[in-house]
Amino acid sequence: MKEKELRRSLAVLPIGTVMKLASLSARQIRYYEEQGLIQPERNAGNRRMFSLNDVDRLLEIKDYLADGINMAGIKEIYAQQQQKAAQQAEALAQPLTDIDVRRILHDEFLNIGGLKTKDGPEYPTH
Amino acid sequence: MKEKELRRSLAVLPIGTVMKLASLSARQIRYYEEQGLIQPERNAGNRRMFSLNDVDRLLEIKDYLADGINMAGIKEIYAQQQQKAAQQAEALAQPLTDIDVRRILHDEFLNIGGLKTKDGPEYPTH
DNA sequence: TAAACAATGTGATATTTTCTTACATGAATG
DNA sequence: CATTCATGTAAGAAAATATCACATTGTTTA
Repeated sequence: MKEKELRRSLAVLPIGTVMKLASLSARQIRYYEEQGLIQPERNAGNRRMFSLNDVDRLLEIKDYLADGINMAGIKEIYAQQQQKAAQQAEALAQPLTDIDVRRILHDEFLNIGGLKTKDGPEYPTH
Repeated sequence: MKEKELRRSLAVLPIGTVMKLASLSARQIRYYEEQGLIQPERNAGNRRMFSLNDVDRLLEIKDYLADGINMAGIKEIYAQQQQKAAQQAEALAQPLTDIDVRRILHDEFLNIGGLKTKDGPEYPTH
């Protein structure tokens, strides 16, 4: 459902609303933004505008903090999530060609013998 | 789905957001409220706060106006809709008892012969 | 046709909300 | 014990919104 995701990512909420929805102070919300955990948009007057997804993430952050995880930990969690998502996106965007598959299989066989060099093979692979 | 309806009726949007979402001026939105077509909530500082349902209704109003229907007409439309909804709510709240059903059936049979009096039967129906 | 009405624009002024920046603070941590 | 982390708080500026009044432009109506 693409339209739903679009609606959830629409930046339509001012910080006052988000404070109530997430039960967080403005200071906390701005601090989490400063730490890169959320990226609310800005309107023409420089006011932060949040989406429902932002609210969800803030609630998540709150849970993590309640569980004793600190900013660094939460950052790492989101960094890994993003990395995984990026990999999946890449896989979807550029499915392997036959040539890729053949080269990968070739390299796998080479690696079996523990012969792999740090900079990659010094010989032509095909 | 009860939760969805709840979310759509949450008053979380300031008028500036609603102006963009519905492509209406603040003057228009306030005027439609003055006419009783919408009833946005107010926050602690007297600012109007709108729900997604409010936005939907504003878009509807816009369509009606574009179709040449004036305020009075739109008011009437919503009055009738509300009346119908009230009836349905009442019907749901007080489902028919067996006795109701028997009386209704009884009356139906009476009506078949075209014998029904204007003020209803003058005789006991059960 | 003049007057009235309907729907909206515009301007003034007050209040509320949000912004940034800076400093304060208690708890955890090395 | 000195730092760092996460948050509170205060000040001053800028933006958003409120109400109220008057203006404008079509459309009815007497």
